[in-house]
Amino acid sequence: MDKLRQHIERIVALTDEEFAFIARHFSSRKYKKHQYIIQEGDEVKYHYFILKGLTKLVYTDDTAKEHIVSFAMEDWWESDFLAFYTQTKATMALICLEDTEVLCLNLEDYKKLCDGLQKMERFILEKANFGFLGAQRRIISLLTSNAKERYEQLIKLYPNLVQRVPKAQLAAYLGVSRETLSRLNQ
Amino acid sequence: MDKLRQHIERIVALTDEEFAFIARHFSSRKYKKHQYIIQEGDEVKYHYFILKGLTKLVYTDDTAKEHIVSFAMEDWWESDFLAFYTQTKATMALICLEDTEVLCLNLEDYKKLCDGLQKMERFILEKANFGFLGAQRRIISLLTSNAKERYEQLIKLYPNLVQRVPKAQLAAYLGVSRETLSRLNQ
DNA sequence: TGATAATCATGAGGTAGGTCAACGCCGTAT
DNA sequence: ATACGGCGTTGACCTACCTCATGATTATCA
Repeated sequence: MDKLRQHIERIVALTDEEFAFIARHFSSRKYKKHQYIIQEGDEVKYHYFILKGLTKLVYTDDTAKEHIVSFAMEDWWESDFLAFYTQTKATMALICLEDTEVLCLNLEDYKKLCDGLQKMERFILEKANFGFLGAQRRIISLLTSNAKERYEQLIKLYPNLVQRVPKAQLAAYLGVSRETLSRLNQ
Repeated sequence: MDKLRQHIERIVALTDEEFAFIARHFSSRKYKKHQYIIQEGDEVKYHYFILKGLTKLVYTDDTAKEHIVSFAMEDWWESDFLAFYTQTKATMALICLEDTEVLCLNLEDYKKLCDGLQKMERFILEKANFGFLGAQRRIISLLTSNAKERYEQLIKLYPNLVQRVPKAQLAAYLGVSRETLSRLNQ
C-alpha cells in the first residue's frame, strides 16, 4: 500500500487520514505469469494499479491475430478501461507476462473516491490527461514512422520495458511481424 | 455561451450561478478558413471549445509531410494539449478547415475551474477519459486494420465529418496516401 | 468571366513489410 | 540425458501501399 501512497503523493500531498480513506477502497490480488486478469467477454469489475510485475492488454482481431494495445508495469494503471468505465463486456484481454501483484478499484469506489476527496479526483484527472497524451504520442508514431523508427522510439521511451518483454510481444505492440522486427538490426 | 452550458450539462447539472462562474473564465474568438489557431513553435495559451466550424490538428514530419492527429468540430475540445498542459512549445499546428468560432480557456483558468467547482472537475475528467478512449480506439484501428477497413470505420464513427472534409485530409488522418484512398471504392 | 487553385481519379512502377517455412538455441520438465 | 516448448533468426516470395506523373472536374476569387 505504501507504493500507492507514494505514487499518489507524486501528484497531490495527503494526510494520514486521507490516505487511510483512499486505501480502504482498494483490495489486492496476485497473479502468476500467463494468467488472465481479464478475459475477452468478461465483466470488467476493476481498474488495476500494478504494484509489481508486467502485463499486456491484448486485442485479438477476427483472424485470431493478437495486437498489444499497451503494456503496464510497476506504478501503472491498467484495465480494459472502456469496459470498466461504461460497464460493458471486455473486448480485450489483460494477461500477465510476469508474476504480478495489483491493487483493485471497482467503479463504485472509483466514483466514491472522486466524490469524497477532491485531491483524489485531481490525481485521477492528472493520470487521465497523461494517459491521453501517451495515446496521442503513439498515434503520431504509428502515422509518421516506419517499423525501425517506431522500435527506436519505443527503446528510447521505455528502455527497461524493452529489456523485460520478448521481441515477439514488442512486435505485436509496434504493429509489425516478429520477422520484420528481427530483421531491423541489420 | 449557451452551447457551452448545454454541453457541460450533458454531464453535470449546473445552477445559474455556477454557470456564470464558469463562463467568466472563457473568452471567445473567430477564425477564418485556412487560418492557424496554433502554429508549431508557438506557446499554447488556450484549450479551445469549438462552437462552430471544423479544425485539424496537424503534425508535420521531417520530410514535411502532414499527418492529421485529429479533427475537431462543434462541441469538441481541441488544442496541442501536451504543449498547453505542460506549458511547452507547440509541436503541432491547429488549422481551420472552415470558418470557426471558439471559446478559449487558459491553463490558469482551467485549474481555477477545477479547484473552484468540483462539478467542473468532474466534467473535465469525464472528457479526459473519453478522450483517452477515443485515442485508444484509433490505436487499435491502426494496429489491426488495413486502409479500406480504417476508412469504413471512420465513416461509421463520424459520418458527418466525412461529408465535410476533403478526401486528401481524410487520407492524412487515416495514414494512407490520397491516391490509395481514392482507389478504395473499386 | 476568365484565371487559378483545389479536388479527385487513374496509370506505371517501386518498396516496406507480410506470410510461410525451416532452423538453431536455449531452459525446463520428464 | 532427452524431449519439448518458447524464443529468435533467416530465406524466398508476395502484396498492400507508396511515389511520381498526368489529366479531368469543380470551386474560388480578382
